[in-house]
Amino acid sequence: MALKDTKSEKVREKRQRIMAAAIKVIAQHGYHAATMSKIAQEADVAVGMIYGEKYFGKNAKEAVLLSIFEEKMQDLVERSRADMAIATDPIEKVRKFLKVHFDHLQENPELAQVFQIDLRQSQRFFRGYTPTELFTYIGLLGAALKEAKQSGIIAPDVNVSVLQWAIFGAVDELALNWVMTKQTDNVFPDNLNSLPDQLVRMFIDGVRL
Amino acid sequence: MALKDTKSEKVREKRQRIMAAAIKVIAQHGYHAATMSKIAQEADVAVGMIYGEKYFGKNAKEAVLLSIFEEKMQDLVERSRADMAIATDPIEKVRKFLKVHFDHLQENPELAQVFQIDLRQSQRFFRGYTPTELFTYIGLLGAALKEAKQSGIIAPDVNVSVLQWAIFGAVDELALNWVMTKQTDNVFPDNLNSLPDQLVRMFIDGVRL
DNA sequence: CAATAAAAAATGAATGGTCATTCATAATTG
DNA sequence: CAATTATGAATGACCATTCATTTTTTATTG
Repeated sequence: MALKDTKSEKVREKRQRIMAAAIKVIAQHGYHAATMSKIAQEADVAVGMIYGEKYFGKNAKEAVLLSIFEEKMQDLVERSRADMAIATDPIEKVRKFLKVHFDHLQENPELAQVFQIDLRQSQRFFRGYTPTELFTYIGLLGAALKEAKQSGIIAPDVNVSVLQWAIFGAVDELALNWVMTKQTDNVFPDNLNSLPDQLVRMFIDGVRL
Repeated sequence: MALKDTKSEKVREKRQRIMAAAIKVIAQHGYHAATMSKIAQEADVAVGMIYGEKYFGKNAKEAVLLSIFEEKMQDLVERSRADMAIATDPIEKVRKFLKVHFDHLQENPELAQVFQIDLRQSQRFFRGYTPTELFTYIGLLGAALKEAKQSGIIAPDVNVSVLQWAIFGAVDELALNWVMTKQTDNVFPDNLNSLPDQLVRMFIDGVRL
């Protein structure tokens, strides 16, 4: 109905505002210092509303953080899927995956901070929570690698599961380094743009002369 | 003097007891649920003592966690140095580094849990704390890679800084997977013993046929 | 070597500060 | 004018931390 839909629209829009505000406040102050009041203020809603059944209910603080994760991972999955689909060569798909990942970080520095640092301070994230969207995301990488294996591009004795997690780990650690040293000098002169090629080179071709 | 040394001995021994108790309690209940009282009880000391100047002083809870990290990383650095020194071939040094790392995890499952999961829930770990020992540790890997580059074993255009962090990231992610799925079935049928060879293969030789 | 006193170390019940969360009240919607 | 939704001051639970008291160690003395 028009009624329910209109309401849902409003609710959706406010949920978005709350999440956007949370990203901003958490990125700035860190998860623990980011009080629900600050988030509410930034989102221009009352604190209590965030706890409403229509919004984040019980354990709202954690729920907001995990909702950000799920929502943004869904976006990333969609974008990666679309970009990977353009390539036909499996290795190019892997390269695209990496490119989308690092582009996404650079385009959303506050989100990057939240993902690399603050998400891990959540109680639930590691204990009793299954990051379904993350598994879907890494599955995209795994599918491309599997395809490469089946096409005979990569060796048949390579364990694709291990490889997909190894690549993701490398990506995630480089992302963390980037977030933590954006102010200081470091491994990344200007940006992350060269990393996809470097990683494909390392993992697929190897660094041996 | 014998006097001061005896005292220091006692203090050192109790600090150790506290840290060991903390590892046990934190691994079991998680960082937040691990109360100082539980840790004190497990260590068989009074809570207040942990806050004494001789022990962990102000912010003792965080101090205990970071002390565990520093102490154990020092052990790991020593062990890696020793084992890597045996090898002459730089690539074998890398393999040894990986072997020591995964062996260490398997030998200390509770510590592994604390390192992979709980350490990251600490406020300070990511904000305003420099993990010197971690940098030293990763520097060992970097040194071996640099040596490999200078000996012409790996290509001269490879960025060793990126490579060392990529390898560490892969290692750390696989460690996390192992810790999180020890109860369930997963990528690691029995143990982590095959990972050093798999990773050397991936990073150094590449997986391409 | 006791005996005693002073200093140091250990103890754990009580405290206090911090927000996440609640809910009585107000505003808005239909 | 119900019913629904929003508000934000007040609440209360939690647990790291403190510190008055007790116990142990060390120093002093006859």
